[in-house]
Amino acid sequence: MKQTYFPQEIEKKWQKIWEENGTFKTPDESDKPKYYALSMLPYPSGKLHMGHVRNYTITDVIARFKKMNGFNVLHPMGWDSFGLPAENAAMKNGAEPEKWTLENIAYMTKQLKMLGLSYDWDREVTTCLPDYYKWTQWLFLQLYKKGLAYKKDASVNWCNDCGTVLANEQVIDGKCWRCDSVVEKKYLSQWFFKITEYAEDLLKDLDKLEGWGDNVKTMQANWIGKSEGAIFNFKVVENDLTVPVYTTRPDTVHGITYLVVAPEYKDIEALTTPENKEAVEAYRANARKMTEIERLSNDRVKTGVPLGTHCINPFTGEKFPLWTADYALAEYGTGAVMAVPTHDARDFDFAKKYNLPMKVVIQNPENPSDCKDAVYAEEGILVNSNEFNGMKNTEAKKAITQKAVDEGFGEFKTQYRLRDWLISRQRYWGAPIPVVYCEKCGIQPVPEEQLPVLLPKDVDFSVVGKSPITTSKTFAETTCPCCGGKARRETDTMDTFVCSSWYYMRYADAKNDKAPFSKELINHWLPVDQYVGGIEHAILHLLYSRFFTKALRDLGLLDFDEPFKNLLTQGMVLKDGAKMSKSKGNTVDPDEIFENYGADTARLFILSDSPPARDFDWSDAGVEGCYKFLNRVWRLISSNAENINVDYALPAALTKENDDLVRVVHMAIKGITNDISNDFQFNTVISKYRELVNAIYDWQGKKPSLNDEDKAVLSFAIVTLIKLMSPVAVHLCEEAWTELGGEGSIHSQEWPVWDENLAKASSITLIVQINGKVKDKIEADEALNQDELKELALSSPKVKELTEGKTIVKTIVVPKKLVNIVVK
RNA sequence: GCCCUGGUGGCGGAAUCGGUAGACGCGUCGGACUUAAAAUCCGGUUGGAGUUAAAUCCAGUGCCAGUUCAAGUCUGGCCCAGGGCACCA
Repeated sequence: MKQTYFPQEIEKKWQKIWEENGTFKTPDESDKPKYYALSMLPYPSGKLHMGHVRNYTITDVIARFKKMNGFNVLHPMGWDSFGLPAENAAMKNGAEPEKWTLENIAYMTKQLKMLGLSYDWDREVTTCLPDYYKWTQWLFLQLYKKGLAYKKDASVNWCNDCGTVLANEQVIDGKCWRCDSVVEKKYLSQWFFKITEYAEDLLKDLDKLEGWGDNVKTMQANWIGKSEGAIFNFKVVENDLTVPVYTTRPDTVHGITYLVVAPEYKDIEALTTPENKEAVEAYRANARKMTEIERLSNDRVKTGVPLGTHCINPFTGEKFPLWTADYALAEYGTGAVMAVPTHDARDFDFAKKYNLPMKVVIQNPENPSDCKDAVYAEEGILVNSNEFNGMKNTEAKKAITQKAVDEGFGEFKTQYRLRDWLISRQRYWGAPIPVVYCEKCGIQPVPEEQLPVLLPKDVDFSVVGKSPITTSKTFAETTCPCCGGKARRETDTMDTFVCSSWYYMRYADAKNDKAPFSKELINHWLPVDQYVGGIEHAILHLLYSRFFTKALRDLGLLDFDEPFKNLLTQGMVLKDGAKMSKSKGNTVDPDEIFENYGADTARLFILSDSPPARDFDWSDAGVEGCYKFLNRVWRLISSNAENINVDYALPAALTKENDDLVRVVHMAIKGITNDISNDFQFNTVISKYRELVNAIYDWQGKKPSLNDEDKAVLSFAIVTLIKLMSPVAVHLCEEAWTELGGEGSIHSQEWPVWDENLAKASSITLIVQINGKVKDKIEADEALNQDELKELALSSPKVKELTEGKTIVKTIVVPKKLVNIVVK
């Protein structure tokens, strides 16, 4: 064995051998239990960044650990390879999106292999290739047939820079998730997936996801935004219309003093009197001009104009005016709000500004409020509410809604904030939506046997203001599958999030050309046992994937409810306290690290300093430190190579020193196994590697020469160290294992087991406290009973001195650990 | 405003059940080896008091209370940072 550690040399060598031997291929059939470890698939932007390195290393270590622990592990990789950057590159340098994308994939694949990741590349999934997007289109058709995919005219989010519409989830603070430009509203006909159909299911099943963090679950719950309340219908005095409102506060219905409809409310023109028409029109025109950001801005003063018409409150018979104001949102509830200024902060502000009347209907009996200066939004007792007076408001909600139901002017209503998922995009580089439009037959799905609908090649990427796909002379023109007449093909493509909503299913059966996956294989491999990825997908990708799983379950394609059993959201990789980014110029190129230190150092370092869920601060000194440690490990093994036998036999009786080292090894096995099993605390795993290495060096320092017993103990320690480190330092451990004469790959060995009796020190350190403060430490035999420990503590000279002249009130003995003497 | 997460040395971070606070590492200081440097090895490193040096003592896990023989850990009330949601009726 070489005395010097040459990572680049051994890494290249083993990567080649693993590939040739198919070391990491996963058979579908095995007598071992299955385990599915998955990283979120990357967008092939060009090069790996440190966030990728962190993500994939974490999952790789998990996969290898599970394999050594007797699981048949599925650990695949693929490419989320549709998307706008490829198209932008085409516009900029004329490269074809497909060529650009596949070149990036080739380069990044090389990098992934250099990292020594244990993927089964036979299962690779590339979402932009026809053998994959054919099935994305097929799934679209199944959703369409089930009524879960539909087209409608709607007010949608439009990003001008990207030249396309966006889903609600892709609008962050009124800006585009990708390019950060301000999003506008447009009224267009677009394709949607009916995710709202699953709102309750998606919310309720969050409870099943015990292996998900609360942060992600609450983010999803907030996004779904369930609220329970009532709909009341108010008759308009001036005509035959009724205005329905949604409220979560039916208990305040007797306090209505006016009603607000959104400027986009469908009946607003019919609700406006001729005298008010001009002012209302002006107000609505102004609202249209405003961006979402301006309109939703928090510190904006509320504005509105009266419509001139009135409604009757069926509970009181009172007449109240209708207004329009942009604090009512067209998209939520019914687009109209009943206003109770005394018990709602927004209504209060508005009423104050326009001098609208106020009526108190809920009181705290101990501390009545007149609501002149402040809103009363707490619980209380109803007043001014006819037969409901004196009722608790929490009870009145139900009673009042029930009255409306009984008398036919209202109903109980559950409302969600979640909107349907807008999936069509006016871009080229995506999976074409497989429908055609026929003048006679209307919307027609493309027959399944005609899939895939291939992307055209004859497109001009230099066009502005429309999708490049529309420049194709061959694509749009087609025939109707129903009547055979002339028809026009849909030119919109699907949101890339559609492609990534089911890729993890395809890995189970990646080469199937008859179906997206067989039912048998998907039910075998899924759900994913451990999913690892960034928190930025907490809502978008994870919510969409959950929806897909439920929809495909209801289509009979699979038999589980949730796709990802356990989710680990890894923190960001920072440098100098800021997120690594090109614009800040604080990125670190993985290639340079591989070249200078090797992949094992990169893997070790990226896991070493922080627990996976927390942000990780990159430091060059830290990399250096990990490299030194691997050198230290290498020296330990190589300098002892001739004294190590992988088939060691430990004698039953050992000298004290050897027994102590054996115990340290057992403690390391136990500690490391528990740390990995418990939330993948790799940072403490690595500190335990270091402790073990330090202990072996210390032991060796006391041995000028080694006898047979020493050699057996050293072999046990070193072989165990190599096995424990093998999921992280994958190349170094493989090389060492082979050099020491180990059979097969280290990565196919069984994980070491510890003996509970040996995984602790041979004696205990008794902590002696006086009044809860540590005063002495005594080496003691662990067999001592409580009385003996007490005796031992009291016999300590230190204790005698400190208790002199004082009364011992009480003595607490914690077995094998501690004695606390309470004195006065 | 609501929700989630977190707050421990100069820094990253450890600390199964309430039981030695600061593991391991980075940095730094001192030493060994060397003509010298690198590499390597050994030792110190929470703050304060104390001593030639030690021993030793006091304080200390965001703040204030509480429970307990004993609190980083449990309870109540706050403060701060990061993230998410938000005129959602």
